[in-house]
Amino acid sequence: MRQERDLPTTSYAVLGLLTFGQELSGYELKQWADSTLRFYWTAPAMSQIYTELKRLAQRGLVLSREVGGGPGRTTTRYRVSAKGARELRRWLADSDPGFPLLKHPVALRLLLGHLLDPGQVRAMLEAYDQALAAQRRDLRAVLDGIDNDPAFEFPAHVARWGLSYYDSEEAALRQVLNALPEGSAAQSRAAQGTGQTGRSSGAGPTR
Amino acid sequence: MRQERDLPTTSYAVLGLLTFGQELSGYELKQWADSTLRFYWTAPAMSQIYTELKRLAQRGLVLSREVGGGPGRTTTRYRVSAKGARELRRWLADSDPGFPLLKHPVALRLLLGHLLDPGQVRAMLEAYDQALAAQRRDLRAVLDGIDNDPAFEFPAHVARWGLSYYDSEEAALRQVLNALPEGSAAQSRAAQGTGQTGRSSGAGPTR
DNA sequence: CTCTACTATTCCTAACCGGAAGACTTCTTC
DNA sequence: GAAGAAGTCTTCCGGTTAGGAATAGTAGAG
Repeated sequence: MRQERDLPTTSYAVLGLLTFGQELSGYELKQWADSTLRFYWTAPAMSQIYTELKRLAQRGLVLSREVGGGPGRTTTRYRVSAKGARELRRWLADSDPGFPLLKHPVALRLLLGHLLDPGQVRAMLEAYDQALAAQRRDLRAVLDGIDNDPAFEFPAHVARWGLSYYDSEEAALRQVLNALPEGSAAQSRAAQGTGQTGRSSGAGPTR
Repeated sequence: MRQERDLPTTSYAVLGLLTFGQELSGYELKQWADSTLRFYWTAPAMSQIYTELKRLAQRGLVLSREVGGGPGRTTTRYRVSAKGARELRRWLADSDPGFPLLKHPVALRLLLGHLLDPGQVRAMLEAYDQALAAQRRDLRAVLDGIDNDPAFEFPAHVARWGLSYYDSEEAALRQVLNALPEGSAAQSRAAQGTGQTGRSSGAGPTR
């Protein structure tokens, strides 16, 4: 009758979040996930978080407690149980992590670049560049908040890892932009461009 | 009565695959996806591929043809229709790509490093290093197969992008490994190790 | 001639997302 | 201090996606 199979990774992710702060509500958990987990996993949907919490509670991996804030208001807060901590350690030690999964909509579209004109491709890549910078800032802010705090040593490692990823994306993006034909104007006429271009052309985005 | 909403991205990915080769069966499509799409998107499950093909056919975005290989055996092959090509272009031009989604089980586990001992963390990261190298080889092989072929200019860009991603992962991994306390043996005693270590220590896994 | 591997497709279940909805609380703003 | 906006907290629903098992024919290996 024992449950042999592992829970989905997201369950353990939620459980893992509870090993930092203590006693979080589903709502707070979602905030946390949105601001940290999303950079290298998914930030699960609200509904998912609550579903996971219910399941974890059912298996005794988390303990819940009703906290009344007002008369008609009760918030349920969760914390890891001893059993939960054990199970989490077991999972970390035993299970095969598997390879990262990247869903990269920009790369996917670039793959189909032959269906677009060069200007459109360029525009798309530059928009991604913007989004990347914004995301990088967010993660930087997270890191600044936890850096040098020994309690968050590992989260800090992960955040730095993430930043280096964004840097590499940035660099790769530039590579592709440089390899692409000019802009919206010249496209089939390769002759002139290849000679002296290189870095200088792509450096100063017009907008 | 018109369908206004975009199909899911995976539909377009499948449709996009059909703009390279022509007339593929679901099975072949899966092979293709496994060897190329998986690097920056998901390789959809078999069932998913067939589901997508049915939907695409229903909307007239692909055309199908029954090919008999034997008496009790018919293979359905698909190709893009003119409408499909139009729709794909429209989608590429109109829709917002959104930001990449990374599901990184190793980073997730590293985040919870405080629950493991240093040796385990190290082992995990080194295993990932191996997997990364293997993956890199696979992608390298794909690129070698299409590089310099003008028909696959864009896939080649994407493949190079992917390679640079793996390189950056490799580098980030080393960073983390260097920042981590020694191995299974010495962990709190930082003094001696930092001097001459670097590459040599972790290089030869025992098994 | 049997076994294994490959081709080809379908079915079922669980995971997961996203939005809507409902209800209460605290903060603004006039 | 009343009205409304914004934030907290949770549930429900429908649709999409993932992944494995089941089925079945075909082709080659020994």
